[in-house]
Amino acid sequence: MSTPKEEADALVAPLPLTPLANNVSFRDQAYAALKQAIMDAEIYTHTRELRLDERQLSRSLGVSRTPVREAMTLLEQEGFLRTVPRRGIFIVRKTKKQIIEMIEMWAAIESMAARLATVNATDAEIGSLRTLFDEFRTGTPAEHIHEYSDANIRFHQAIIGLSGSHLMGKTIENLFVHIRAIRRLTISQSDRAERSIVDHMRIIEALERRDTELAERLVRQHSLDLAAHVEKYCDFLE
Amino acid sequence: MSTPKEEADALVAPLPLTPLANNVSFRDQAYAALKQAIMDAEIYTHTRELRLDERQLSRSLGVSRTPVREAMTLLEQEGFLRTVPRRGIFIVRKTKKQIIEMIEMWAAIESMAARLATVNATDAEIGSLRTLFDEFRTGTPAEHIHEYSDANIRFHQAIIGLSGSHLMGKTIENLFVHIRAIRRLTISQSDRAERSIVDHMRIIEALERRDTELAERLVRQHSLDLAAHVEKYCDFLE
DNA sequence: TTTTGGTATATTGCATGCCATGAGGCCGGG
DNA sequence: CCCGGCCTCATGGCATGCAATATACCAAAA
Repeated sequence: MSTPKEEADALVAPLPLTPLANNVSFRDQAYAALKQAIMDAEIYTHTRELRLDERQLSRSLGVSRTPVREAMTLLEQEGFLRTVPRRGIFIVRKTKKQIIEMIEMWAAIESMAARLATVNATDAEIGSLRTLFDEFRTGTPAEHIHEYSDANIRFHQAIIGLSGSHLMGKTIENLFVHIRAIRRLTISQSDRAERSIVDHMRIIEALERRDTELAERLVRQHSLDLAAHVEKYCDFLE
Repeated sequence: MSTPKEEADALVAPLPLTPLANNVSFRDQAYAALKQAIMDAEIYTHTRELRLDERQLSRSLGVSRTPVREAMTLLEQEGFLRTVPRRGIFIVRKTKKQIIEMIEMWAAIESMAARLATVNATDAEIGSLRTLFDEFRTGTPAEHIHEYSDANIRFHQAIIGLSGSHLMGKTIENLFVHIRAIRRLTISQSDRAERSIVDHMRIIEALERRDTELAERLVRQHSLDLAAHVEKYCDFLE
C-alpha cells in the first residue's frame, strides 16, 4: 500500500530531462553561423575586400533581417565586422599593430592564468596538459598545419582553463579567432614549431613544480616571442 | 614660378581633418544612455532586482524599440544585462567570484601595460602620471570618496594609456565600470587609501627608472592586493 | 483547504515595410 | 578628355505589428 506522499512522487515522474535548449534564438544562431563563416573565410590569404549584405544573409539563413542585424551588431562590437551606412558591412582585416596588441593581451592574460594555475589547479589538472602536449608534438608540423595549429591553441586554452577564471577563458576565445587566422601563416616560418615544443615542455614542468614566477615568465615570453616575430616578419599584414 | 607638381600639392589642401563623427545612430545613443544609467544605478547598495522594459525605455528615449533592443544586445554581451525571454531584462549584479576574476584580469592587463610602458612611453608621458598622482593624493579620501575613487581609476587608466595599446584600454574600460561600482564600498575600509598612495608612488618611480620587472610586479601586486581584500572582506557580495 | 485547469495580461522575439541618404552612373558642357 | 551637376537606386536605420509564451490570477473540483 502506498502513502499519499508516495503516490505524489510516482505521479511527478522524475524523468531526467534536459531543460530544452532555450538559448537558440534566431539571433544566436545567426551569430554562430556568421562567426563560423568569418573564421572560415581565410581573410588573410587574399586582399579583396569582403562585403556582406543584410538582406542576402537573412535570405540565406531563412530568417528576417532583424535577428541577423542583431547578430551583426554583436560581431561588430567584437571587432569582426565594420558597418558603413549605405556602403555595406565589411569583414575587418586586422592591421599588424592590432594583431600585435592582441598577442600582447594574450601574453598578459595567459601569464596571469599560469600564475593562478600554480596556486589553484590540482596536480591532475596540470597533468592533463601532457596529453594535449603529446597531441601537439605528434602532429607533424610541416604536413598537418591545421591540426598542429589547432592543437597548439588547445594547449594554450587549457592553461587558461587551469586558472579557473571563466572571464579569461571567454576573453581569450575571441582573441584566438583572430590569432588563429594568422597563426597558420607564421607557424611554418623559421623553426618556430620546434621551439614551441620546447617552450611548451618547460611551461608544463614549471607548472608541475608550482613555480609561480617561472611559469608566468615562460608563458609571457612565449607569447611575446610571437609578437616580436610578427613585428619582424609579417610586414605583409599592411 | 611654381611647377605643376607644386600647384597640385597646393590644391589638395592637406588639412588634417577628422573623418566626421558618423556614429551617432540611435542605437549608439541608446547604448551610451543605458550604460550611463546602469553605472549610476548604484546596483550594489541595495538588493532588489532591477528590471528594465524595452518599450518603456524606448518611450523614455523617444525612439522605437529596435535601436533600444540592439543597444541592449550589446550591453548583454558585455555582461551588464541579462535578458530572459518573456520575463524581462535585468541588470546583472556580479558575484564575488566574478568580481575577483575581473580584478585578476585587470592585474594581468595593467601589469603588462606597465611592462610595455617602460619600453614604449616617453619620459614626458610617464611624467604626466605625477600630475594625476597629485590629484589623487590631494583628494581627501574620507570626505570625497567619489572624486578620490575617480582619480584613482584615472591613474590606472593612464598607465594603460602609456602602453600604447588601444585594445587594452578598451578592455579595461568595461572592467572598470564594474570595479568602480564596488570600489567605493572597499576604499574606505581599513587603511587601503593610505597604502594606495604609497603603491602609486612606487609605481611611478619604477616606471621612471624604466625598471620593467619591478614596475610590472608592483602593478600586479597592487591589483592582486585588492582581489585578496575583496576575497576576505566582501562577503556581502552574495 | 488544496490542487488543477483555464484565461488574461505582460513582455520579448521576429517579420515586414518605409525612409533617409549618399554612392555611382549618366549626361552635358567646356 | 575632363569635370561638375543631376538622377537613380541600393542599402542600412528605424518604426510598427504580429506571434509566442511565461506569469498571475481566478474559479471550480477534490
